[in-house]
Amino acid sequence: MSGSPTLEDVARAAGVSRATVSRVINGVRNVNPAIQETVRQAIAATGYVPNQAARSLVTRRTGSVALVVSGAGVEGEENPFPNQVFADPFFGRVAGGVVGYLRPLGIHPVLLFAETDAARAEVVDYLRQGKADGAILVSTHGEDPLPKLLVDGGLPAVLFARPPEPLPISYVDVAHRTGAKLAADHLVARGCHRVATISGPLDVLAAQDRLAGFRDAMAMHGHPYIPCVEGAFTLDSGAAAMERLLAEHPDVDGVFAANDLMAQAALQVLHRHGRLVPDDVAVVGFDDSSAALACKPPLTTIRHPVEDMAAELARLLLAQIEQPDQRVTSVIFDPALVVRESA
Amino acid sequence: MSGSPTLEDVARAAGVSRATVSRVINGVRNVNPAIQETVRQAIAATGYVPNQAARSLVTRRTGSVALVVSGAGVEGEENPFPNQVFADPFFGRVAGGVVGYLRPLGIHPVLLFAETDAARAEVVDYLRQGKADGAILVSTHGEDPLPKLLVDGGLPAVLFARPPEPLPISYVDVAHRTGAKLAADHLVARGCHRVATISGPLDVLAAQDRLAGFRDAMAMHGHPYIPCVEGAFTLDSGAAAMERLLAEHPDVDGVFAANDLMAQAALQVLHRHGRLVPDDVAVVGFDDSSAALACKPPLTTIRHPVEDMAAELARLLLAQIEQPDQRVTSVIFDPALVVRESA
DNA sequence: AGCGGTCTGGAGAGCGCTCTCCAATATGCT
DNA sequence: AGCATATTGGAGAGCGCTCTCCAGACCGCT
Repeated sequence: MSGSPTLEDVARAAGVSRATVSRVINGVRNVNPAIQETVRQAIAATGYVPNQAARSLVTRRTGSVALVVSGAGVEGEENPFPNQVFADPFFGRVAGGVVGYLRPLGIHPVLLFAETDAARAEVVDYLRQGKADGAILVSTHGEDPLPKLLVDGGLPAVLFARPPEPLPISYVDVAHRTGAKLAADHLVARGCHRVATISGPLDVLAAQDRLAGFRDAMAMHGHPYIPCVEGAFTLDSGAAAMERLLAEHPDVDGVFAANDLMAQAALQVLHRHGRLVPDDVAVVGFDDSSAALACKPPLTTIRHPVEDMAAELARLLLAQIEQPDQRVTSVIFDPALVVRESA
Repeated sequence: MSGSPTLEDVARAAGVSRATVSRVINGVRNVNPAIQETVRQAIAATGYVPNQAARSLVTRRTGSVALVVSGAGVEGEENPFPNQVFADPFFGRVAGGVVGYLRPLGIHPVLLFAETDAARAEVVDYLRQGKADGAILVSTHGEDPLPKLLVDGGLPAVLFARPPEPLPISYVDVAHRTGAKLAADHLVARGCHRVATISGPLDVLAAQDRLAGFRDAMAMHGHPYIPCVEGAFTLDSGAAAMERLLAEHPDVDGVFAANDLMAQAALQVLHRHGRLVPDDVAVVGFDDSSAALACKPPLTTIRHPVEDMAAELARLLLAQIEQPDQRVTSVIFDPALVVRESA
């Protein structure tokens, strides 16, 4: 024969019908053990491997999922591939968690990038063409329109982090308030009395939650008013915020920054002002990103269980593919405090 | 209707046959422009999207390729996902190059990992099942058995770096000798007179080539004998080699290490011995890996055009998929010298 | 006008598989 | 034993698409 063997070939070799071979392969219904054995031998003898396309055509399943890295940016000029996305250990951890869950099931993710509107349309088409059964979305920005596109298209998808607007889509997220509370507890336990915080942009949910969680926890510790300067999750905004904090509250002895990048900036500003960290001022970040380790001194921060979250995301997606009408769910994970040297 | 529209639906809506619609979609043969327009409108009206499985079934093409990260390690215990592979900027650059080339063609790579024998068998099956048309292999070790498995299986595949044993498989590689020559020229131009080198393990082709290239170039500059200590591409081996070099040739004023990791180790050893880099001893590495930038001082090194190489790899693979009987080819890329502070 | 040649659209045969029916056989019960 | 009831294998109908063949229309030429 020229092509690879088909079910028909195996059936002929085993002296049974196609249906029986199919049943043996898919382990569906009862098949006489003796016949099963014959079939297995015929499969081995012919070197048969099922054709995925034919199978997909009838089952309407491909057995593969898309891992989509998406952004909100309309920047979308000639940036065919965001190289730096790989440099980001966050993405590596997500991919690790997803693959860790899917691989034992024989599923391998297809990597898609969606920073531009055109690319987002491609992702939707990709799923509509049945090239993948569903998508795991990791958005780098909050305002990403892709989740809505997928939901509107009735395509199975799950999200890393809660969508800014309510959307009937399952997601996983971290308990931001709990994380902020860990930071507060740690600063208080260290003996900090004059604590301030640098929040993220307050139109972002996570930033709101981290601020609220921090203030609530500090209030519980008897510090009802915590100075806060709003940042933008960037290095520059963090530096500016820290400068202002120092100007307005020169006696500050503890700072909680809503992400590591701003904490890193804070560290630099404190250093410039001759303040020793953690002795004069203790600093806690959030995310446990690569920045946390690069800091001097290494940053005490709040770590997301990213791998676990990613694995759960994969599980949620498969469940939704299995039962499309199931209610959407969200799973919230507790973060952990990672104590390094900055606090 | 329940399911999504099919070719049949579009044909009915346009008042033509399935074949005509198919021809319009695939742009094959001539179709009356008026009819084409009608068909396009019918496609838009029905929201038709071709079903990939049905298409693949008859064309025997999936239009997708596998990007396989493979290792030789039989270590294969419970390491379901090599998280650190993403941390490696080399992989990021490869992925970037591959995606950059494939994405405009509407092809998205499927990520596969193959560190264990079982995983390698899975990769072969993946291709045999027709889940992807071919594989781009990035081996982390030289002794990877996967290339041979794929060649033996008659499956389209291409390789990053020349296989240790001759194998009928296309690959891209970097001109190691040319790179080594760049290093030699630079050291000589700096005025180094007593130059030595730390080679990689000499059972690895790349290590042999780098050493030979370096020696040849130095000979051209009138330095026929260049001391060499064999390392193993690791930090430890690099440190040991540098120690020995210093002991045997205390007056060395220039070192070429066959990769950045060993160069980094050399830098550390030189620092411990109170030698100033680059003033007392100039050091050149190879690879321009992340280590190069992390070094103190930042490492002068030889950079592979990884993205270009990866893109070429993708091109080679598609060509092979298109014409399976074509002769295998190899494309060798010239590296570039990146001058930083260490030399 | 008549003929070979070219161009265009339609009909229909599969691609390899799953899965619903059916028939045939085995099993349980009175 | 005799019937209803599982249990198991086979036959065959598609899944949605591409592509080969064929027929008809149209062209230019002698």
